[in-house]
Amino acid sequence: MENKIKQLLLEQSEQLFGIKIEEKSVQFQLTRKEFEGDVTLVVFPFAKLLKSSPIDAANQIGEFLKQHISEIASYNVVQGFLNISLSSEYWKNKLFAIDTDNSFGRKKADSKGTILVEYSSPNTNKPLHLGHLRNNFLGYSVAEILKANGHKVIKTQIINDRGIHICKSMLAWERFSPVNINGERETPENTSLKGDKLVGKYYVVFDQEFNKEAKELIAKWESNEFDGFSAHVVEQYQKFVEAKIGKEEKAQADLDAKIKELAKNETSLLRDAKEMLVKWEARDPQTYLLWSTMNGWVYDGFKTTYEAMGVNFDRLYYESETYLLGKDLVSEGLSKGVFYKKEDGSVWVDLTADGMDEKLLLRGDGTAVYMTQDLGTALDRKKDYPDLEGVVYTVGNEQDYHFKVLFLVLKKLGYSWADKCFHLSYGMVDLPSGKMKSREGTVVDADELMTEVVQSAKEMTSERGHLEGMSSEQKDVLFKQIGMGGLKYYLLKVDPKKRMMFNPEESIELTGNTGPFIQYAHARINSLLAKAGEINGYDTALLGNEEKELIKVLAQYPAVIHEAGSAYSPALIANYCYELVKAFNHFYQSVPMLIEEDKSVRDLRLVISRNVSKVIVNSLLLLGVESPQKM
RNA sequence: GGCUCCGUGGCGCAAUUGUAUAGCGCAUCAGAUUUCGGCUCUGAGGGUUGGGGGUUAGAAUCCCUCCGGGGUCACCA
Repeated sequence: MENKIKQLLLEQSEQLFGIKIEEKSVQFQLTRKEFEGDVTLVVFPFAKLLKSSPIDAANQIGEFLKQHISEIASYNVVQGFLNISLSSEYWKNKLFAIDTDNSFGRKKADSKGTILVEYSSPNTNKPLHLGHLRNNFLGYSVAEILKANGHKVIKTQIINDRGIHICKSMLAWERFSPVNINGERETPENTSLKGDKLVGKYYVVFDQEFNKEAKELIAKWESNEFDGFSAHVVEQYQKFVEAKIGKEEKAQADLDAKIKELAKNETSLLRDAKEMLVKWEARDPQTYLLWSTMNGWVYDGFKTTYEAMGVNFDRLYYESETYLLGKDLVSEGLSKGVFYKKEDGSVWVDLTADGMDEKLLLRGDGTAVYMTQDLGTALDRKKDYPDLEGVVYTVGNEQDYHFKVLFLVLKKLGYSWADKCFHLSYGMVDLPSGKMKSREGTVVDADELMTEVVQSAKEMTSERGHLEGMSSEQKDVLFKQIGMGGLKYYLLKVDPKKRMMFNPEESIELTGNTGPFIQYAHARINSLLAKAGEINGYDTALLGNEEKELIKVLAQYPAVIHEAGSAYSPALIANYCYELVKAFNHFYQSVPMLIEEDKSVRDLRLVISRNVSKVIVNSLLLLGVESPQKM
């Protein structure tokens, strides 16, 4: 309707006002509740052009529109706002259109190119945690939203299965794992630990041992034992020690940290881990076998976690397979003169002209860094999907700078599609008790959290739910739907780029802006419709204000999907869905349905309810949340 | 320090393509519903949108500046 009015105004503007108006000066908004009307045209821009008062302009436009558009029943003017009321006929037709459209709100898949949505992208040295939950739910949801907007979407992840961090776990396992009576080191089978948890355990062991060794080194240095250290290191150390003299406490602490850093680099453990990485890159068979075995454990563990999360992927990329491509790209950049080589053989790009730093692309020893592999992966993807229209990278906001650099480097290399890449950056998830820190053991494990939330859903639902006649399997499915629904909704309702607070108890509350509150409303409509039986026509029903208000909310759904797609924001869907449910609860409270005597009115209300239910189910699906029939 | 993101009632959030009296939930208080699932609904109190300045007919929203917080500035990923 807005478009129709806009079209008419644009076409007729010269005849009406004597001037041509611009498209952007035609602005609409939904009429506020406290005023009469359905859509509102903001007339300030016209008043300026017409050099008349906003009120005169509004009246003039209102009269003109009413004469030319039959669906406009009336209008009123408040200050510079033209409030337009649409006819009952219009709204009833709207309802009919919504009711008969099974894919209401979704755009058909069209000729748009493929969009890759990357999310999760874990390291294979640690189990997934709360932050990964936000990541996975976000990525999955954005992928679904883009599909609903008619895009071809490939869900993908890059698995960081290579690098010094993996070598750390491998080394620690080789060196510190106890050996059982069969002569085996610890495995998921003989410890019954989830694979990702076991490997994560050894990553922690590495860190502990490594810090221990660094401490010992510092102690040695403090008693002037410098055997076996290079002159450069000794010199650095003495420089830091001298600098400490006479400094304030804070400055001294900073210097101590630098000394620690220096010591860490001199540990045998780190040196061995680095050696291992070089061996791995040289495809040393023994190292490669260990690597693939331990990664296999991790993948088995992740698989279980992803299933519990309810997310999936269409295509996987492994860093171990793409990082070499990155090296090729680096050579290409060198020959194009975009990059340059330093004396030690390391390769850099100079971005100072763009207000950024110089950035390392390849180490002096020829091994790849993070940026190398991301460049390679990007290129690989373009090869796999020649119609690639864009890549959405779901990665935490601590990497904002990295992606800025990545996109810029790609552009400098002459890849025009770099412009279509988008970093879906999201903020950290805090707990009521404060920040998550792996060192302090306050990290919330993803598996544990999901189990906990499903357990709470069970306790709550068993106490108050409608579970008669359900088998225990059905009940388990239901508890999972409610618990996970609450968790997903809670993490998705907040604007992605904002840092957010996660309160586990609040997520499965049945009141307020929560997933279960919405699921409950759906279950109630479902039960209402089951009791109602047959629904016939509603042609003769009078459209009351309550009905109209609810149809208006339903009619917004397609616009919400569109906006959520262009803003990559599931939060818009979540908040809309909540608004819809509140509007429905109000409706439900104020008009009778099953006991309404006028059959036509009864059926009109039931048809509205049926569509509210439909939109709830579909919009929750875009968030990856299921809608149980009973709860 | 440079760059960057954020700052909205006690708490958690919405509105950020400028626009009418800044919405909502939790919590608090007062009510409604003997009938469709009371896990609902209605109402009240509570805000100088971090401070200041600017642009505009109009600013939570745009610009400048200051304050506060996060992130980042690694041959980690």
